[in-house]
Amino acid sequence: MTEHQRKFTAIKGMVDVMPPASRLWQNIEEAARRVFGCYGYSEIRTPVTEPTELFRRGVGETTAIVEKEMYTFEDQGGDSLTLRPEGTASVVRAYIESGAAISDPLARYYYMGPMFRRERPQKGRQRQFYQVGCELMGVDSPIADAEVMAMISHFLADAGASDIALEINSLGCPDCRPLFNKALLEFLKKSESKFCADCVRRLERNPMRVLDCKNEECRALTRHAPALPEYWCAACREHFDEVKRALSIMGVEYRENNRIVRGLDYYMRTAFEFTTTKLGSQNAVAAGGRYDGLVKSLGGPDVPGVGCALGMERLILLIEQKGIPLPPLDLIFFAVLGERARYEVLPIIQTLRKDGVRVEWDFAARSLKAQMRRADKLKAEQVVIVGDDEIAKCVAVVKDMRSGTQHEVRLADLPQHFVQIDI
RNA sequence: GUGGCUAUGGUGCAGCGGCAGCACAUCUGACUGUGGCUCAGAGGGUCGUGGGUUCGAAUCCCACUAGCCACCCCA
Repeated sequence: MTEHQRKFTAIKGMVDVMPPASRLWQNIEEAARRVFGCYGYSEIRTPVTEPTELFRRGVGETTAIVEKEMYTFEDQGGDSLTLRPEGTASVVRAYIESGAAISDPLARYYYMGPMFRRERPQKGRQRQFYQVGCELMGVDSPIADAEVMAMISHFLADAGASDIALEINSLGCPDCRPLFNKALLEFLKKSESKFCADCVRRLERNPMRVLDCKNEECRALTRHAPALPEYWCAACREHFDEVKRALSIMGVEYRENNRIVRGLDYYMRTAFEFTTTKLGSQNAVAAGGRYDGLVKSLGGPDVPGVGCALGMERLILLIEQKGIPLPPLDLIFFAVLGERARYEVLPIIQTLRKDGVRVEWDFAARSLKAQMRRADKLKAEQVVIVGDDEIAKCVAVVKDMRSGTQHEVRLADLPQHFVQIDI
């Protein structure tokens, strides 16, 4: 195959959302806007690229994302830019840059859009993937953490997802987490040689990850590892208790899982995951937590924050698995016969569309049979048939596709006829 | 980055040394302007790419590429 006739394909791990799936996406986006709006959130739209340094500092130098998954490039001016691998760093940057962090620190933002991570693609994991996320800034109350979880849970239910469980944990704070890490590391070192190769590596990098290993032997070895809750400081313990209390009061079901870990450095205290068993190995549909030090570390005032991000593709997979068909759209199909009729009908179609009626027709002057077949395939509710006979009488034949009955309507009355029916 | 599986019309698959098929989809038609069901017909593939074995390769062998799934990581 020559370069000239080469067939282009989407870049590995980047996929097209084609109709009719795109409608499901629209519905979910709409649900997100509606639900988040009810909780006082406003949309924020940030650029998809940021200075590389923002993510290095925001996400964490030693995270897998920053170490080997970012799409980083130098632009023509010699600046190092990166396609955003997650949303929080950008939102926090904008929050600081706009001055909101100082003038209006209590802020609720939601966002949706593509994120980029260069991983090996598999089910529920792509290189360009779509996240819906929310950030609640300026509140350290544990009720805020619970409210975020309640909102996500509400949204997931509204979007039609089921079989999702909420798991929560507290990662401690800069005061108490180091103590736990130290104790854990000491414990793990004792049997270092018995762990799997991955865990030996984790042991150095992020000891808490070892607790997360799926390997049975590793799990057995860590069964009596130091427990995170034993190391929480009084403030962290109290905060977490309040989160749980608020969740219960709001009627949000959860399960405490002290082995939940976060892959991004900025999380502290509350960490949570909405997980499912229906997506293969990619079990997290949404995840988030509290990141009180982040705003300050990105150059802003010392303002706390909580947030959550949700994987659109995973949510869609979950909803698609349930196989709920989308209801057909209200559609009117014009079947037109003959050149004269085509031009007579054109302004009528235009008027209807301007009135908000969904109208389809066949550009090619095909047989009535072919046009009817097309109308049926598109699941048109009604078909308007206009040929020379009708033009002569200044009428159209309106056929109801469900009942199969049809009657004549004057051409001049068509706009009114359909607008009344549809709206 | 590592492993396993796969690659044949638009889609889903069969064929596993001897003329490239089926289903769905598409298009046309079934007493001339009426869909779904049925029936008849048509178009559409150098069998992922390159090499090798063979009289002969979609089929066997090798390499490459791509996709999927899993590890890893995460949403």
